[in-house]
Amino acid sequence: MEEKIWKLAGEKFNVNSPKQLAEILFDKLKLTVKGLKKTSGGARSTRESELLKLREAHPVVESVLSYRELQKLLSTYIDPLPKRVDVTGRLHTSLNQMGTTTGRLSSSNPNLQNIPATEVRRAFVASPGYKLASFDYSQIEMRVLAWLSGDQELIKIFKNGEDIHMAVATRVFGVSESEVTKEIRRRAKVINFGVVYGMGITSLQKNLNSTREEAEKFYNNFFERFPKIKNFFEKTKNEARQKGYTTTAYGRRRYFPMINSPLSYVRAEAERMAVNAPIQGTATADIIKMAMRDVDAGLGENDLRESCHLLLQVHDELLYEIRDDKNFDKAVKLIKEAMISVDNLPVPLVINTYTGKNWGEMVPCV
DNA sequence: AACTAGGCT
DNA sequence: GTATAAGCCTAGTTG
Repeated sequence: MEEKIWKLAGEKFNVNSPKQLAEILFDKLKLTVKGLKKTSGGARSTRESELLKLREAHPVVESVLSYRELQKLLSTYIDPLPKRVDVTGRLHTSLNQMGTTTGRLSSSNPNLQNIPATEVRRAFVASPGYKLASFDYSQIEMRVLAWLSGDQELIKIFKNGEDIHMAVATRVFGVSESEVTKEIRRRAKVINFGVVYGMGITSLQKNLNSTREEAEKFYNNFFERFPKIKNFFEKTKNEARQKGYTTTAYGRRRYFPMINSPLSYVRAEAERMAVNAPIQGTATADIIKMAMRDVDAGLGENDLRESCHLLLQVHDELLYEIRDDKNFDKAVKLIKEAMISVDNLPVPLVINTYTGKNWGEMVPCV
């Protein structure tokens, strides 16, 4: 698989070794471009983001990128997973209840929460007579942020059933809806994700590929248009500083021992974790777990446990296997209703539903 | 066991 | 002087 790389590099070496690859790229081939990053350990990084900058510099780079992609799929999924299928044809994971700081589940041995959204998913097939159905909460972290902050503008957007990325685009970039191109919407999406993670101006600049001034403007626009979000972040950080912990909407705590560190960057890191934890925890721990509880109860009351099996939870998504008979639509509706009705929030919860014979070819389902 | 890299929400 | 976007798990290399 790596012959092409050796040929272009002019010698054999272990492509899986970042150290050896760095020697080939930077010492032997003398590839350079400004702004190349070091690893956390100080070595010259060969990670994808850096190789992308060297794409034009030498044809071997493109080959390494392709190799890396295939090697990842092969060594992490395609080779090991089939070996773990048991005699019943099923692949079992461990869902760890104490695996995360925010209350999320984690999955291990093997991890089924990071199966690539590619061809690999086609290998996960429903039992004969059944179909797969996935239910994911649409934009749940932004909805939770609207709730926790009480920001009226953000609440209104969700109440009106608007497209959140579109809505943020018009407000942050100061354009009308008809002027929002794919690219502008994509940039708004970057901002929305960033806000939930406590992103600062520097990261925003990098991710939007913009100037410092532009990034600063967008950042300020966002918090001016959604002022209560800024309040919420300040309130949450103060709480973390005073009490040492934050809580989710349903009382789940996370402690931040470094929140009062004298080192500004250590403090900043703790502050980002402190503002993210209530959002991530409320959405992808509290709410989804209550949904799992309520869906199961609803299936029990309707004698649907035989025809509906929960296969997997992926943070904001539940994957079920549902018998493909006259009760299929009823079951889908019940699951969706239970997920929506977990609690009565100031913003609606919305579920995207998809069904299919396998996990890789799911089509939207009303 | 540490480090690097990369898959997911 | 240090980093700059949250939370995970796994594979391969290195020493």
